[in-house]
Amino acid sequence: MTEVPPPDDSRSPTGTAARDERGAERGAESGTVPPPDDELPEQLRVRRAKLDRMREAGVDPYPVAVARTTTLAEVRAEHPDLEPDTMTGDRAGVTGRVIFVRNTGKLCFATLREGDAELQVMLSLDRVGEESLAAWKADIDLGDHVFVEGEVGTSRRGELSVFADSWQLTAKALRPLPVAHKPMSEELRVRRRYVDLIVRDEARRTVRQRATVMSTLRRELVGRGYLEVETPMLQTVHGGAAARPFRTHMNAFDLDLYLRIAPELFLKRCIVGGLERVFEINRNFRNEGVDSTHSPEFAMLEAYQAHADYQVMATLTRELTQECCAALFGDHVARHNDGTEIDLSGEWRQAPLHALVSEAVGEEVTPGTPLETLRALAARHDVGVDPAWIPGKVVEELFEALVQDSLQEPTFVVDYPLDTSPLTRAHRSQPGLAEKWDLYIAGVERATAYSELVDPVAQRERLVAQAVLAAEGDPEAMAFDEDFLEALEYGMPPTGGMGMGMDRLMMTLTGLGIRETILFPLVRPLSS
RNA sequence: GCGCCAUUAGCUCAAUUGGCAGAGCAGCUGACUCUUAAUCAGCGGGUUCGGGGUUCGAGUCCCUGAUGGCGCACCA
Repeated sequence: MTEVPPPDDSRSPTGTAARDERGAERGAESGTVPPPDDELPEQLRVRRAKLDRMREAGVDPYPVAVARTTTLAEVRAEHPDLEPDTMTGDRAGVTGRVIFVRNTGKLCFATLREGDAELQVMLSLDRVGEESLAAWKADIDLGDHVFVEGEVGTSRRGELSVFADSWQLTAKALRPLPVAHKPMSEELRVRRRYVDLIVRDEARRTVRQRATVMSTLRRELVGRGYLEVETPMLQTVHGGAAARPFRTHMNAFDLDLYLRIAPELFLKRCIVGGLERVFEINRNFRNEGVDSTHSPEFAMLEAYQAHADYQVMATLTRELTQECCAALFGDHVARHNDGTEIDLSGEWRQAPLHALVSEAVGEEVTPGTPLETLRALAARHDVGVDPAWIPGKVVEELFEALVQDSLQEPTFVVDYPLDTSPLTRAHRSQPGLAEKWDLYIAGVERATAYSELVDPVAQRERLVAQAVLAAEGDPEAMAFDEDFLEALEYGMPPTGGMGMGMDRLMMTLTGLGIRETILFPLVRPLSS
């Protein structure tokens, strides 16, 4: 795909040198009629030629405003049930993008779209006159924005229409729309989302659904007494998750910085500071693999509540998810476009991690099971194990390989190995475990929560252990955050914390891939 | 990061064994005052992703690069 050279829009008054050069070029170009862009595809040349022709005829193809009196949706709403072949006497000035054209000799039909609304306009020789009708046929292409002013009525076939007395170009499209009734390739949908939004109802619907989910979450959290806060995305030390960060550099301080991998450590500082219930919905950045469930930047909700624990956060997570589902579908069953239904209603099952793994391997696995035994179990079930892994990591690997995919209905997998959960407090009654859950729906992890570790001494020990792992070369080990530890030393009340991927929530509710739930996902640039 | 597959007109896709690169929509010209993806007649439109090679001849085979999809690895 070749990029078109930018049009001459050197409007900067300071760019005199550039303007002079371009002016010389343009002089040569405008000498004869069209030929500036010989290498452009025919259809782009044709539209540019129409643009030039209209300008020469004194028509502004990009007027600052047109006399719109009403929207297409309003016209539809005000005339719901007209009989065929009737005129209302109501006048309307409407605008929209031309998405279908059906021209006959002395009568032209066009379907306009404005947002999600569509309406037909009709231009007849009787009403607009010969010259105006000819100009419409010659100059208007699919994709153009137009203004049409006339009387509201219905065609003989009963189609609600504006019968034009006049029309005006609102904005000329220089590129053709893709075929309306063939699906765009997935790559083109993502690379040119604006085109996807023009031609595909579902693309627009997904944007609205996401906005509905976001506002629902905010409303529900605010209703529960939570404050929305915004914490740093540029961080001097990255923490709060096990992940590889993006690095960047700040010139003013000559300082290397990280894009955050999680807001967790700052939200906990908020709890230390006495903001008893806080949440943040914003982007995290992880410099890792990209696939149909992972994007390098992804939106996350994290919520922290003082004097709560991981069970309180489980209830919160379930209720928030159900409210979002209800906001989209009216009840607690998510309905995907392919017909799949995800039942999110009622209470959600809780299952201890070790119990699930025990069931899968056929013998009891506990936090005390020796590493050698775990390795033997992994080998027996063809699960690859890194020799450097600690016992808890092996158990989690067994879970991911043998259990995870089977967790279709919403399931909180509870009580994880303590040694793989460096920010989680030890279980109040079960040695070797941490008060942590991961929520699985349809076999994919959707959220996680802890009873947060608030003991500053224990937290320091855990982060020291992480620093040792980092020194040994683990690129995902957590950085040592002295300021965070000092914050804990001021005293943090018992706290429950939760994190939920927003893109994954959208995926749960809609069944779409992550690149469809993100409006403009990162794509690799095409080399020139 | 590794492996497999794909990339052809503006868009969606064909092209037999290596033998003249095509269709639909879109575009252009003409006809048509009630169409609904309008219809009818005619006409244009190609760096077959880029680069290199084999061959009398390459969309097709080989090498290499780019981008995408899927799987694996890592992760949420």
